This record gives sequence, structure tokens and C-alpha cells, in this order.
Amino acid sequence: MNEQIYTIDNVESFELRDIFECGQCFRWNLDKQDNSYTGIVGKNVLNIKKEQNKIIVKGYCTDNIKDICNNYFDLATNYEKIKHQLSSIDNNMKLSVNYGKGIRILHQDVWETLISFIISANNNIPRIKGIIEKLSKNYGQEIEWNNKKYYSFPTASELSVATVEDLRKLGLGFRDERVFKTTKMIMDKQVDITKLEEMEDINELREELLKLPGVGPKVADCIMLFSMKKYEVFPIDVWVKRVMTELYTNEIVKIKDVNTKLHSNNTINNKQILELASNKYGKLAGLAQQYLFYWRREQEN
DNA sequence: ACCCAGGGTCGTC
DNA sequence: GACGACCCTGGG
Repeated sequence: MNEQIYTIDNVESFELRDIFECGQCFRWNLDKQDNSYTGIVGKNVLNIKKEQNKIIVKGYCTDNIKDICNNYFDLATNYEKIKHQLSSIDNNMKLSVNYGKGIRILHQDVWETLISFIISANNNIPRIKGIIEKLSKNYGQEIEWNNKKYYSFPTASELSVATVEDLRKLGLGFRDERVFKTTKMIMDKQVDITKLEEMEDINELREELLKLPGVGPKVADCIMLFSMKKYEVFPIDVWVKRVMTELYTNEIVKIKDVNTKLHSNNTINNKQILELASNKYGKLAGLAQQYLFYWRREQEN
């Protein structure tokens, strides 16, 4: 472990608040003193701040900080181009992209993302963050930097010592058994994480993820989007359903009148939303989803 | 004090 | 495929 610094100059589409508060990650915390964020990436602790058009990353790292950042922040992807394409689709997309113009989709660890989003089910963000911190503190490794203690997210092996009762005590609620069983299945390689990462086909990948307890369609799509760079998936949660219903019910009903018979309750369902998203956003659906989600959720406060 | 919703999933009908 | 239950917490 050693302290390293990495400065990124003239970076486009990189706002700390947009990246860390848009709902894709749970382990980054704002320091209100200097507006920096600190988080844990693997076994590394990173502190990151923005000054003018410069990103300054300080890290206490086992690996090379430049490699970590290039990979984790997906610096090779051109967001200016993506935002331009999305903005030209319609005015709603233009507004939401403009709102979240500093968003980048992170390339997070698959295992950590898997467990984090199982925990996210029917849960609120403060509680999700709290549970993940407790898991890390109890089962991860301690990292001390500048007289502060941080904890890596536990590996499957580290987490596998926890019983269902242990997990319940940490406040996971009914998700305890799902996390326990999924951990066991990963340990036994009933689902092989390293193979998942090599899979190209979205549908095969989803099918594999759905074998894991606690992973349904929404969680599977979040894992693919936030840890595997599968930008064409479109996770539908309450917020996305809300915003899509508000914006596009008329459009969906119009398609329905022509092609299918009307649904009894006359409300749109997930299948219809997915079809619309695929037609409208194509391969960029996941990115569109993230801008829409962030835009809609933030206008609530 | 009570009620409700929260980045859903699962079992049952 | 629809519907209710599910553990727990913060906010009204």
C-alpha cells in the first residue's frame, strides 16, 4: 500500500455529484469541508476532487492509481458523443441529459454490485448504504489511511462465514437469505463470476444472473449496466416507471391501439416500457435510463 | 402515534 | 400474469 496522486486534465463529462449521487454506487461519501468524495474501490481508498477543469485523485492504493481510475471511471468512453446522440432523440432526453451532464457510468466490481443490488430491493438509499457499510466493517478488510479507518467490500469468501442470523442482525431484513444463498452459489461456482464477465450476449447473461436468489429482472439489469458496461439494458424501478409513465403514456397507448388490444386497466406495463425504450434509445438505453432516473428523482426534493 | 414508501423478488393463485 | 407478503427505517 502506498499513497499516490493522479491528475486528469481537461476532462469532459465528469461531475463528482452527478457520478456519485446518480444512484449507481453506494460507497462514496461527500466531505462538505472541501467538496471532495472518498470511496473504496477494491482494496484501494480514493479521495477525489475537482478544481476548475481538473480532477485530482489521491489514493491509498495497492495497484497503480492511473490504471484504477481509467478502468473504474471508464475514461476511454466518449460521453460528449453519447450525450449528443441522446439529446437529439427528443426534448425530454435533452432536458435530462442537460441536468445530469456530468454523469459517467462506473465500471464497478461485479460481485460487489451483485450483492449491493440484492440489498437494494424494496429498500431506501440511506438504509442500503448503511447495510453495505456494516457488511464491509464486519467482513471486509480494514484499511487505515490518514488516521481514518476504511473497509473493503468483503469478497465472496469473506462473506461466506456469515450465517443467515448474522446477516439478519446487521439489518438486512428479508434479504438475509437471498444474500446468503447467492454467496454460497458464487462460492460453489454454480454461477461463475469470471465467466459472466466474458459473456457478450445480454440475454444469456441475464438468464445466468436470474439463477441467483434475490436477482430479478431489475437487479440483473443494474448489475449488467453498472459493472459490465452493458449500455443497452434498461433497468425499470419505481422512478423509471414513474418518469416513463408521465412522459410517454400517450405514445405507448397510441402504439397499442394500432398493434394490440388495450390492456384492461389501461396503464402501461414494463414490457411496453422496454419496447419503447428499445425503439427510442437503442443501444444507449441504459445511459438514457440513468439520465432519466437522476433527473426525475432529484426533482422530488 | 400511526402510516407509508423505499432502485423488487418470490411464492401462490 | 396478477397480487400480497416480506424486514426495517426515515419522513410525513
